[in-house]
Amino acid sequence: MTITNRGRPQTGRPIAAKRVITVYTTSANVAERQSAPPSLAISTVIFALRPSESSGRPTLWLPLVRRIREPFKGLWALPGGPLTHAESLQDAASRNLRDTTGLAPSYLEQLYAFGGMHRSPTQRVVSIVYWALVQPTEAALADESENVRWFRADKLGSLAFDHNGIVDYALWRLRNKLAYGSIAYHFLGEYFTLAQVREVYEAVLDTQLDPANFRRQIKSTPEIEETGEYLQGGKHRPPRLYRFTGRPGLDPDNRSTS
Amino acid sequence: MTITNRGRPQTGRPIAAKRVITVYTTSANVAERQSAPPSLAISTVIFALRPSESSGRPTLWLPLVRRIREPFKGLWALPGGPLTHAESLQDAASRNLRDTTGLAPSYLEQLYAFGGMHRSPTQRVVSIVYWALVQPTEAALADESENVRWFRADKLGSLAFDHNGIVDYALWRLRNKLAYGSIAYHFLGEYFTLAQVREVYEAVLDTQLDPANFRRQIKSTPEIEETGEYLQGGKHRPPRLYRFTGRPGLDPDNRSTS
DNA sequence: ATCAGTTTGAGTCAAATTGACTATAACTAA
DNA sequence: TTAGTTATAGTCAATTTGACTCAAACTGAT
Repeated sequence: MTITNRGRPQTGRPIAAKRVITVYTTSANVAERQSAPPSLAISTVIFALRPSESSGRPTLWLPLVRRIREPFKGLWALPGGPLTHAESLQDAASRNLRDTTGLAPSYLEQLYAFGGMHRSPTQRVVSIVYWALVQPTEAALADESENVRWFRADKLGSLAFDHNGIVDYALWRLRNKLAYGSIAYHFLGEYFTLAQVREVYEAVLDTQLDPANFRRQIKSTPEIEETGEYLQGGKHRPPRLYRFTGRPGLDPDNRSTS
Repeated sequence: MTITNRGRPQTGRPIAAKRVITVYTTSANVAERQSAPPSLAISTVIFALRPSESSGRPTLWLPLVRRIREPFKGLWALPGGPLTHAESLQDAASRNLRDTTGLAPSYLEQLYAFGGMHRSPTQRVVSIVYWALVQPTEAALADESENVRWFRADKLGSLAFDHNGIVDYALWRLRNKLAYGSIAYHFLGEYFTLAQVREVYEAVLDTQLDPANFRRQIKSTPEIEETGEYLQGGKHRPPRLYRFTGRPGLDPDNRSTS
């Protein structure tokens, strides 16, 4: 599927974000750092659509947690935690996501394993990062507190560790996957209008799309099923409701269980 | 870019390969296994084109190493090893590849982090797997020995651990990336003919492609540069040589160094 | 009840792309 | 010199795309 825009220019490849990060050093010296085994952590980039404060149109948001200890104490960071022994990588991501934000994602996929040597000033840590999509009904129920808050994906400040770069990469992957095909529907509920699908594309790609051409292209994909129902209660002509019948891709780490 | 075939059907999504694997148990019990920290390993799937023994046409091959200790002693496995402390993930993959096969890849990208709980019968091990492409000149120099051998990618036996599934996934990613755009050239040298590019596509996708239409599509991509030179010494009309001018994608774990 | 305003949804049309195919050029081997 | 083979250009109908028009269906204000 090819979706064309008629608005602002698109960001193509991964954005090489150069940021200045203040490094808080601790008492750990280089020798200690090199002898300790690299620790394994799981983090998650969670995307949801929420109405923009200004325009009211749906935009991309993600929840972050405030760090309550060094390093980077006080800064915002991706939700994450260590890998425990009785769970698979994906289960760990899923559990962590639930523990920190109360969210249950409708889509969860591995993003990348980040293992650069100076990601954390105190020790070598390898993070296996997942990315998730949650539906708006879910997202509205998410716990928010002093230490958990939603941010617009295009208005994050300086995050802890290399998390700005991770979010940039996750955004690139999201846009890629969207252009590729069947990911947009995981932002929506079971039933949706074609205009809602278009709003997902417009929010993620940050462009305006021609409604008529967009609907023609979406309707030509076999994974979209027309229901007999209409969305009532709107201000204008009631739009028909559709359903997504495709299956999300398998986790290559879990092939034997399928 | 869209490349159409006129031959055998294509494999679309990841192949869910179910295989029976004999598990060699050791003296380590469940308690020991759960208390030990998950160990981190790096493995690599290395692809190269080599002439088929039967037809002589280029086909996909990959080098495997024989396991010399339990578990899976005697079986073939992907080259790999532990992650040492002074190197990034990609450096570890690159070094490991050189150590075990003597190869220097022209392309190296992270494939996936595999961390299922029962991948190894003795301990929990998380493998960060890379995939690499090497040029035929390089591949010809690769060390081969009793314990390192090249196999046709479509004729592997039963491999150690979950390595059959990993190779299947790597193949899927390779075919995907090929259809997407600018990966084929890393199988070739600096100069190449359009027929050689077509042979790469035919070998990887396992189809026959129309030479005329293929050349039209390849020539329409901006990353291909026509050189003034021709490949001499062939049996027929000397084909023009081309050059690839695109850059491979950045490693998201190394953005700050670019 | 009627009309203005807005969104849904179908359709038109020229331009661009694709897939199947033909034809000629340029070389080698016999 | 000729037959065989590959390289390369080009033709043409079918399909897809991008820009656009227009009727249908609803709400809210007059």
